[in-house]
Amino acid sequence: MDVIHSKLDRNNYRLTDQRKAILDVMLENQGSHLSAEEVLWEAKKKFPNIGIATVYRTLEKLANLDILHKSMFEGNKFRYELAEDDKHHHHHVVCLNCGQISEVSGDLLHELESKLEQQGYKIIDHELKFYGYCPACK
Amino acid sequence: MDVIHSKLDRNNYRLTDQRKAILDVMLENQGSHLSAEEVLWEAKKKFPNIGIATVYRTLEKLANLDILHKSMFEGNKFRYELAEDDKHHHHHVVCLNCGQISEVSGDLLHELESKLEQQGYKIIDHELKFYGYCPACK
DNA sequence: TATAATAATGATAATTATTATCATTATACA
DNA sequence: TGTATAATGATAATAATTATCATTATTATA
Ligand SMILES: [Mn+2]
Ligand SMILES: [Mn+2]
Ligand SMILES: [Zn+2]
Ligand SMILES: [Zn+2]
Repeated sequence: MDVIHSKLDRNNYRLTDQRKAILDVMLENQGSHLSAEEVLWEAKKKFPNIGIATVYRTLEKLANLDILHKSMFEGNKFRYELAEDDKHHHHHVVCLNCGQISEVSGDLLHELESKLEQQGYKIIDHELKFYGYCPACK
Repeated sequence: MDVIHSKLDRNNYRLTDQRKAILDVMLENQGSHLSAEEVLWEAKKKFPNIGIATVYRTLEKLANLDILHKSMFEGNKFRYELAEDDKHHHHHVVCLNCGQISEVSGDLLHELESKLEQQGYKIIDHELKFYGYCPACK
């Protein structure tokens, strides 16, 4: 939270009421992956006149600052969640039956990444999704 | 190729000239990741009257049969490539500078997957993308 | 073979998420 | 205070994908 504010400051990013509302929505919904429209409706509770364009603009900006993480699971729309630490995000398991998305903490990709770096790549980030069935659906 | 045909048969999937054209395009472009529109233009060389709707329908169907693999890298459009073996695909490295996409063969996710299966999940597939810089851009 | 049922196609309309435009409003700061 | 700049919201534009529907091709059947 302090980290976020200083990061915004560093990028001369004005913390308007609208942006505050959006950030609060994201902070209050850690663990879920919200679409722009879902963010809009939640933010409207805090700032009724907020428009969808502002939501898109803010989400995009926050994602570029790595304050949010942007990803897509099903349904051709991007979803956003608060990014815990800088880069190197957690992984996701997508249930092919109920659509539930679970978080996976462990990393375990270092081995692959260092192999790639030996081949001359510079790896900045990764995105890993598992598809299968959650315990309830299996 | 034989595998593909028998898979199509098994699903009573008529191999029309249009579908043959699309399949040929995919077979001739292994290693690259084509968008629906790119497939359309290539397929038009083989069957000039083919329409975009047929391309979308066919790509979708082939992806459902795991003959093609559908993924998105940059640019909000899906891309398709021939799926080598059944499920469990190779990984991708996306260069943040030039956009080049390289293939990564090794798997290395078994450890994570078995950990998840111990927790009650049934893992069918995974999708792993690395973001960073390719040797040329680094 | 002739005919009926079904599947596939292509043109194009509709949908949907996202981005661009632009006039208005808010904020910073000289 | 006045002026430059940034942010906003309404809405138009864009672009990928999906739906619709009349037409055509294929298969099954009498
Ligand atoms: Mn998550
Ligand atoms: Mn590939
Ligand atoms: Zn489930
Ligand atoms: Zn590169």
